[in-house]
Amino acid sequence: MAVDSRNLIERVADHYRAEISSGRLKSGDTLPPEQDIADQHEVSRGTVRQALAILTNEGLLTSGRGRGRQVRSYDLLVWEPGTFEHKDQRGDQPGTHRDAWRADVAEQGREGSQEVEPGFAQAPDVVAERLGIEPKAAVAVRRRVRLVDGTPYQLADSYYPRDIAEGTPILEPGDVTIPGGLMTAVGHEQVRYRDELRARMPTKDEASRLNLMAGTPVTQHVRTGFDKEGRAVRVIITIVPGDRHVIVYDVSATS
Amino acid sequence: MAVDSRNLIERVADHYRAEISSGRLKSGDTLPPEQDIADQHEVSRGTVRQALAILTNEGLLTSGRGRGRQVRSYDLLVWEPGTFEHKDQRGDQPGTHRDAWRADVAEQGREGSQEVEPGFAQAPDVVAERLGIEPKAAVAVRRRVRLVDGTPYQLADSYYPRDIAEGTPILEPGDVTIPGGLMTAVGHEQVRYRDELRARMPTKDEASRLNLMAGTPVTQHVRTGFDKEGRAVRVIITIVPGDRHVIVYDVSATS
DNA sequence: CAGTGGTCTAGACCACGCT
DNA sequence: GCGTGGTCTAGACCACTGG
Repeated sequence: MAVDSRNLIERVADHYRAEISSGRLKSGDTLPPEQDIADQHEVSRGTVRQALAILTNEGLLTSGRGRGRQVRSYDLLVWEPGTFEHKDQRGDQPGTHRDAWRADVAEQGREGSQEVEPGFAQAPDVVAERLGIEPKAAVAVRRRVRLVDGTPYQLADSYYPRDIAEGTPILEPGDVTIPGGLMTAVGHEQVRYRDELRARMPTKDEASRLNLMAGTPVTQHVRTGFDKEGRAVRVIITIVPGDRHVIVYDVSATS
Repeated sequence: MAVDSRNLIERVADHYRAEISSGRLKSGDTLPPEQDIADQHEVSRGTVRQALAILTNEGLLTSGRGRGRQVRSYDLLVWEPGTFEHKDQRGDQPGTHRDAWRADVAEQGREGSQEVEPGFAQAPDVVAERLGIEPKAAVAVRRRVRLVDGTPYQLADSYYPRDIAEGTPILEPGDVTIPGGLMTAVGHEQVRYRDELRARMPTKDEASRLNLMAGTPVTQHVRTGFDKEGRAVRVIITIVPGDRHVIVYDVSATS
């Protein structure tokens, strides 16, 4: 008689997980209505909802009032934060300035853009630690939302110590690109970066700014830039949604 | 009268989110029982459970029958896949072999170990693509579970083309370390790696093997190693839980 | 053994997307 | 307007953890 020891929720969840991983349900396919599933499995609708909530949080399903539930599909853009080829100068028409983001995205057949919002702020703890300043000290910030074909793909906030930012183009609004590199122009050429990456769930704010669905984690990418003297001159915190990006590093195996 | 437009679930969720972010509830603190919260907010227990489920999936709370709910705390180990200092030879007692993982973890005051399980398998699509072989072709695999103080911290599966693995120590069981590097010993010294990282939710299997709580995403780290001739000779897929690891890359800004 | 969270039901009404 | 998923309730019983 081999009784199924799992509970009803797991039984329904496993059923649809198997349907998806076996390919019987493909990306974009719509699931039956909750009530039909409940009837088929002889459970209440609440039980079905809990089962499907599990799969939604695993990133397997979409949700949405009135729309039904679909098997989720992903298409991923490559983001290569460790490669520097002065992309901003490649393929430029005279008088046209393309920044690295725009060029990077264009290379993959899509159209990138940025919304920039400069200003001052109190340094968050992560930033203060890395810049070696007091927590909550005033710093210059450039908050960017990076878009692809008009939809947000990343949040990227750059933090600069006050003394470095003062009187420079760092605080200029809009999507400025300085040929040769902004930090170099400002007298603090960066010779080394330290990148720290961690997967976590988005905050409520991040989720709404990036339009993230339930079950979408992000990579928090913290880049600290150092100049020749070894001083930390900039921290960039980038929030990279897992359903839109693969992050690529090329590593040479010099042992 | 400013009516609160949010629904009851969001109201309760926001309340406890604020308690946590403001520090009124600190890491490890226990929340009131569901029934008390329901009474205080004059909602049903089901509503409270949905609110707290949201916070759990955001990684803010623990759950657990009989235990109550606590504010979740994180302590993170640094993992630096892009640095090669022959750590396996540093600080060694004669006759003691320490692999890179063990040394890496020891440096941070903890004790690392590995469980290795070699064998053959059909190449998953990701692996086949990167090794340039047919999908489902036979490949050699070394499946590793990497532990810290006895608890699993990473899953790392290495895939080798058959012709490279045949008759080599690659297929030897146990935690072997080859001084100078296994791939070099086998005649395929790697000169370059390509690392691809992506945040996603764990599969059910990964979650149970790594003992992950709800609301814990992972980074899927895919490393492809190339030899002097530019041939892809190894693919390592590492599953890195977001609640246990920060991944670090040092990048030199040679433009 | 008391108290906690987990499972499950039945039913009601609402909000949104489509067509 | 129909059909979908989202919100919400009230109540019952179970399973685990801790003292």
